[in-house]
Amino acid sequence: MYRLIKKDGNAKRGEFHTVHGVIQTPVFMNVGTAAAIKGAVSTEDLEEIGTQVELSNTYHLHVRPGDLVVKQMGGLHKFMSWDKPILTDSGGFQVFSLAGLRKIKEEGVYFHSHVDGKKIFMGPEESMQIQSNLASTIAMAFDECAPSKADRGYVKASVERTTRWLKRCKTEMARLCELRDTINKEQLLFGINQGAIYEDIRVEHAKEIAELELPGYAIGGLAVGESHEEMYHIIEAVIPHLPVEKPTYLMGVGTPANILEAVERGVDFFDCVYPSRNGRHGHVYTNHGKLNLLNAQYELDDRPIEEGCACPACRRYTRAYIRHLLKAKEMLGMRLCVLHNLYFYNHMMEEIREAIEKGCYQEYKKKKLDGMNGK
RNA sequence: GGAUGGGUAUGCCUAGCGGCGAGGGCGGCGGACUGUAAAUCCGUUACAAAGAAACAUCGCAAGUUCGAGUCUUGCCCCAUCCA
Repeated sequence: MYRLIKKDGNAKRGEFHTVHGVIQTPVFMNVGTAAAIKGAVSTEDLEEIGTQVELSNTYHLHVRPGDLVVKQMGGLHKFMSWDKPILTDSGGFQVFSLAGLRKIKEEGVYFHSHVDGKKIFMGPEESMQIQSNLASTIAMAFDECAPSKADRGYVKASVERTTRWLKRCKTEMARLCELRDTINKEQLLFGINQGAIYEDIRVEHAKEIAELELPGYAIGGLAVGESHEEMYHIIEAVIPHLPVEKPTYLMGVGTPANILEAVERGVDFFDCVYPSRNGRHGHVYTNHGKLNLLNAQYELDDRPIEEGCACPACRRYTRAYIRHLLKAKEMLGMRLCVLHNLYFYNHMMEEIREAIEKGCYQEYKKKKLDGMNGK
């Protein structure tokens, strides 16, 4: 499973062994919610830009095309022609993002489909069943991602329910892995820590879920409205209570700076829609800060997005051309920006792993941050 | 020469049918986005004004009216059709 190769301060360099191959950590998982990274990015592209783990979503794939369709097509790996690890998020984030379309009960969550309004019930068992049908490498526990500004009483009750749900997830996942027609009998379940910005609730919850001896743990419910300082503080508070010999996954985070800070605090897995969404919106990451290629200043810029970058966009195209494509709403413009951003993230993780191995993570991080801040 | 339809803001197109210091779209410029209801959303896009004060040649001019982008008349321009 997880093998810790080296520690540099609290930063961890590790390997996570799965039935779909080894994940080198720290890792950034590339988000393809509906079994595709938005922006016309193909599975072949993922191979080219150094993707290790593809991430898809339980709720969205259940709504469309339906997890039973995916199961009949042989599971998500066959369906999207990707043989490396896949992590499926449980639908817990949709409890947050689709707050206006759902009702939470002890047994689970009643959603109204965002596509056609159809009633959808998803509890811990349903989420596990769907993820088992999808046959992802790693399944996430069904949790409630509460808003960071939720009051203490609400958060406490929510976290207690999320703990009860986690136990139900574990039982159901064990049952599903035993079934004869289950595609991935080695499917791994990660638990999720919650507690908004209340340190004591977070810590108590972390201790509780750590006792369940799951193959990995996530910190959820961050980067949903709180400040960076609050987020970093919670990470520091929680990590000592999660097993160091298991991977820690900071869900939905974040900016390159967020990742650099979190790695320093001991986080192994990341995912975020930023590189893909920002790419579609013409914002691209470089070692000298973020550019908005739609800005007029790039109209006649004949440089690549980033000098020396080996991504498919930078190897061949200028900022001026990509800006033109974006302005003209040519799909290629978005695609090139998304490819560049994902490459930037994946490549940064490679640098991070190398720096930890060399024991110079601090220097690497400082240099990287200074560069991105234009120093 | 005749017929018909039009000319709305120092980018383009358009709403308007007597209370308009004129609504919308496109384009332009800028911003936001953190386990994706997002190729989305928001702001801005004549001049002046930080406010009881300031009136944009709504093609131009004259008129009717308390009041005109809106009604009348004349003129100019554009488009299409007919000679």
